[in-house]
Amino acid sequence: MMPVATTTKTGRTASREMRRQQLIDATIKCISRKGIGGTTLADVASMAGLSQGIVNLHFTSKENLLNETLRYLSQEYRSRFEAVLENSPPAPAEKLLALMEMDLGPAICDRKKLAVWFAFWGEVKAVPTYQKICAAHDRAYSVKLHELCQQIIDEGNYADLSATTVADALSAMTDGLWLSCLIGARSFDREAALDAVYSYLRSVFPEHYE
Amino acid sequence: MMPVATTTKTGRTASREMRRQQLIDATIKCISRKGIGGTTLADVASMAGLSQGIVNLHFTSKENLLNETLRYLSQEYRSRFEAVLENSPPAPAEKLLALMEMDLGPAICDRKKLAVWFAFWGEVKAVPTYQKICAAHDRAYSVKLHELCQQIIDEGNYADLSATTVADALSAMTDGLWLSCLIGARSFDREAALDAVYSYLRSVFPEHYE
DNA sequence: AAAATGAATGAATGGCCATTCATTTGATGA
DNA sequence: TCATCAAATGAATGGCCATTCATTCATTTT
Repeated sequence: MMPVATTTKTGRTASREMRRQQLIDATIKCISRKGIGGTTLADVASMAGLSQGIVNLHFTSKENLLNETLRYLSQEYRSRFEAVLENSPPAPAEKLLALMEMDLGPAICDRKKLAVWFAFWGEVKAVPTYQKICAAHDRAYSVKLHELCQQIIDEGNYADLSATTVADALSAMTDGLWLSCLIGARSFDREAALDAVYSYLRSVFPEHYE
Repeated sequence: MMPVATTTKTGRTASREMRRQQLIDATIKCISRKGIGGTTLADVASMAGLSQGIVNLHFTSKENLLNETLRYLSQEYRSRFEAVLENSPPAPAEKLLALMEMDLGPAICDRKKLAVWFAFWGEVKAVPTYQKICAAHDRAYSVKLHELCQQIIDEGNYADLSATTVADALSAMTDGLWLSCLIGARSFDREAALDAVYSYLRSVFPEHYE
């Protein structure tokens, strides 16, 4: 019988896709603990509970594994992002707020996951592939933010406000708050971070966020 | 004769301090091109125009060289920072603006230099020493920002504004704008970045930034 | 000018790690 | 039950790179 695309087999012979995902997950864990420079293929394999050569078997090279890991992170973020857009109330102000809350929520604004993003960002200038993936990722995000900001501006009395400027400021703010989550002691305060965003939203869009 | 602390000798025998600085400069250049993972001690030595063993001679180990490089970056930033505070008009609103302009000015918001900062941030979670240095650096910065924001709040009618919140938002915004400078194509627009900051300042401190 | 001192060199060493591949293992179908 | 095949293993290989150190070189002292 033809095997289905997404099998659920486990054990010695899992489906090709499962193995790849398992290895990507292991890679993420390793990077979050030891950084990109510190993770070896042996680390990844053992984190996945598999043997030495396994990464080369499924990804050909370490370089490729890292590229695919970054792609996965980007794609995973995009899924969450789109889910939030779909599941939040239709008003653009509500959607925007929901996105900000997602960005600073525990699923995303988490030291372990951020460590991995920053590890890749740290090599962006040195590795053109990372640069391309990250640039595409950011563009998609900021286009959507811009769209929402424009809708809010059109709804209210914000004639002299530029959607681009506000969208830039918002996305810069979340990125920067992520950095302080990563760097600050474990004392990082999600509430305080959200306050920073709320305060900005309230002051630029007073009609919408009261 | 007793040699003076800061000699200006060059050539085969430069003063100890000069050599160290020369090697730190070379390290910064290498990291900005090839990332931390990609720079070898041989690279650093040859970038400095010196020989193989030179880094170990002056810094004992690669680890130590990297720590000292990060310390230097932090200290260099702090000097600029303090110079700006001294040389700007005394009003806190002016000083705050001058700082933001410094952060987004060409000396600091430059892809090459930012690549190095991000390279270290990318390893913060994996290397405790980087974490300590960065945390101290950030704390110093945000204390000063907080102070300025508090003074502005006290001067104006901003009773219900929290200095902490505004300071957090501002420093997050500059960090985030740095990331987009690093990741975005060469099209990064310093003007647009400053606009994002201005727009925020105008909306939280309308009395001061009109 | 000779000796002493400290800086710099670069070849040699050893360890780590990505990658390879001959072999083993388990599943599938006849 | 056996044959076939893909998946997985893990020992072996080779390259890269941090570190060491005996030697060379320049400067200072006597």
